[in-house]
Amino acid sequence: MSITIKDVARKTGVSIATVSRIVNNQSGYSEQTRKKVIMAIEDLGYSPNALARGLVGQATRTVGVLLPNVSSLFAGKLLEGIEAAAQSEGYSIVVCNTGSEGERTDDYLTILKQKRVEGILYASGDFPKDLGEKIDGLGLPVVTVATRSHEETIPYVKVDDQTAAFDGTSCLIEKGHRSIAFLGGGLSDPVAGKPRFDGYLDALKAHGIPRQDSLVRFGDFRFESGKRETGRLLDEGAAFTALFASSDEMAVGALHAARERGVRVPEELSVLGYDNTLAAEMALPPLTTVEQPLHAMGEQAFRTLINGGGSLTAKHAIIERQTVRQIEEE
Amino acid sequence: MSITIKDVARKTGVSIATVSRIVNNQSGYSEQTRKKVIMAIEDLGYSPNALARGLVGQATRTVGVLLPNVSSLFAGKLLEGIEAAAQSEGYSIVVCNTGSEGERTDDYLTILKQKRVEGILYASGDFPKDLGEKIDGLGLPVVTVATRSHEETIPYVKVDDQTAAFDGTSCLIEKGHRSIAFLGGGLSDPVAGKPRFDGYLDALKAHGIPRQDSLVRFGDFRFESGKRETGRLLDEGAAFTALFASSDEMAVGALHAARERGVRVPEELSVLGYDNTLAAEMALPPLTTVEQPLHAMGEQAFRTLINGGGSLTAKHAIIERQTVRQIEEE
DNA sequence: CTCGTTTACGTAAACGTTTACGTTCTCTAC
DNA sequence: GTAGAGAACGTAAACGTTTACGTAAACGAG
Repeated sequence: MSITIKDVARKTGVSIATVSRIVNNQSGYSEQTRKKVIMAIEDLGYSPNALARGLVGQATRTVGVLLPNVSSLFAGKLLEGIEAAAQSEGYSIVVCNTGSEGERTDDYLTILKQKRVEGILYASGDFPKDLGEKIDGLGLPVVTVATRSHEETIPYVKVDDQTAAFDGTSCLIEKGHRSIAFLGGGLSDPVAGKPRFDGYLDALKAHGIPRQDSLVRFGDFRFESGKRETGRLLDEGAAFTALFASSDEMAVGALHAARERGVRVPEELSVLGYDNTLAAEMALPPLTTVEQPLHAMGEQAFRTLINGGGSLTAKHAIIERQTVRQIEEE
Repeated sequence: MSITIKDVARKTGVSIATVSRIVNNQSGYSEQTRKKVIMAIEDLGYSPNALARGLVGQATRTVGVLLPNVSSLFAGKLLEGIEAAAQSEGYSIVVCNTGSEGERTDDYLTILKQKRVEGILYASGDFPKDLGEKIDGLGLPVVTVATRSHEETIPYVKVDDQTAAFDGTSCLIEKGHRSIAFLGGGLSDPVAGKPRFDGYLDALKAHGIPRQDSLVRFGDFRFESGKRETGRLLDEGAAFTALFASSDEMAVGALHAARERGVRVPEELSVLGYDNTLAAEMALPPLTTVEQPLHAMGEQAFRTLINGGGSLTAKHAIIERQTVRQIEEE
């Protein structure tokens, strides 16, 4: 069928061992035979079979990436970073869309194991309790990106969400806002949900502002839920001058809800996003947001997966654009 | 090291052939031994080695996907569709970010060949001439998505861009617009660039509107270029009441440029996008756009790759939202 | 000249499967 | 009672590599 190392060996009159050595840049052959073999390889169009290689040495040069939703800008950025690092190390990545609830995680885990990937990058929002054991069972290195497991054993690469949310909320407060609504991703999500809410609460407390539970709403990080929840808040006539959203998509949803009701941003309502994806940049007006350096986090995560190493906390930042304004003291 | 079929065979006292038959649901064993073997497999945590499997039978159940820019919403949607179809057929996909100019295409092609993928999905914008030969050299099935090759030999799944652009432009004309600017992706791009421009021109001609070359600009489909080119158009004082953009991102860029200059959309300027990605939905105001059914196209492309079959033309549609308005007859 | 070392190879055993081909046994039909 | 067929296995070759080990020749030192 296809051309094997044997064909090359036969054509050049050397043994397959020698061809293998040449292909792998090892030593033990003369320059003369090297040339002969290289030529034969070109001639025949020989391409080493990675399956056979992987079978004997155990380097498949492949890692699996689990994502809840490949089509989001969030996942895109992360994937881009991961891919870049992988490419530079000669790895390829297989992407697994686990579904928003992680329905297909188990299926993919067994497939990845069968394909003998060298490691797994987990960026699938929530990290369910039982998943830890399953993953341990695989005997594969794992690192989580932009999320973390309950156990301490699995390295993560992420922002300090609580502090980031604290900083974001504080920024709002420092601009004079006192009534700040919160749009979260569900408290059941212990990594992107709870910590951001806690950070928000911390900031209120630190500035002596009483929390108002009527101003907090939860969605699923997506555009639609942001629009819906902000709409409800507005329709209920809740009084707030600023809104902290747990994702850019939700923040843009908030922008839509505000516009539909004639509420002007930032004049009447300040909106702060989270992530700094392209959505923030493309929003109208451009969204002030808490940045997660997703591309860099993806790269880092890949590197720690391959080279080993512990958890890393990426630096967040506040990107000021045009959706937050200073409120005059009264 | 890891647990092999031999371990299972030893533990149950049968031969590896029998274990293999059971694992693969073939016939030739008693129910009794089946149970024994299944139990042993569970006990030991045996997981068949896909590399070895792939080596003997040649089914790797893997396909490669080449994309110019994984992080875009466009790629995301496509990828989502591809992934969904792949998953349902038990395939996994390795994604390859070829870079916006396709710089890394060659590298990836050789890697994919070595890994013995069963086929390649090409969604990398332009399809350079020499690529056809290279791909033929691989001896792998290929299908292009949302793009096509020069030769007729490679099946594609795409929208009829010329007709879609014709329809989009016609829609603008039917709403009373006579001065319509065009934002393209470069005429050198023979698939997404030229045909859309031709469709635009066709529509003008069909309605007896003279073309005005001062109203056509080219970018690279991305947000920034849309913003930049529209800005220039506006700054030059060009007179136009509508703008046809070759991508949603560019259209959103146009929205930004307009807003910065106090030009109101759609009151003073109508804007039409292309793709119908989430960007169109999230834009403010929500973008009227020419839809490409990217998710479905991804699925279809995967299916024709695996099952064989010829080129497919997906149906486009005009999605009316809020950026195009009717102009009153004067 | 001889001995030891290095260079340049070749041989063959693994790696973990699938599968063609045998073999044994049981059962049915006559 | 026997031939024949089918069920239930086992044996071993193949898939395409890498690599430990062996070996012959060349070479340098003494």
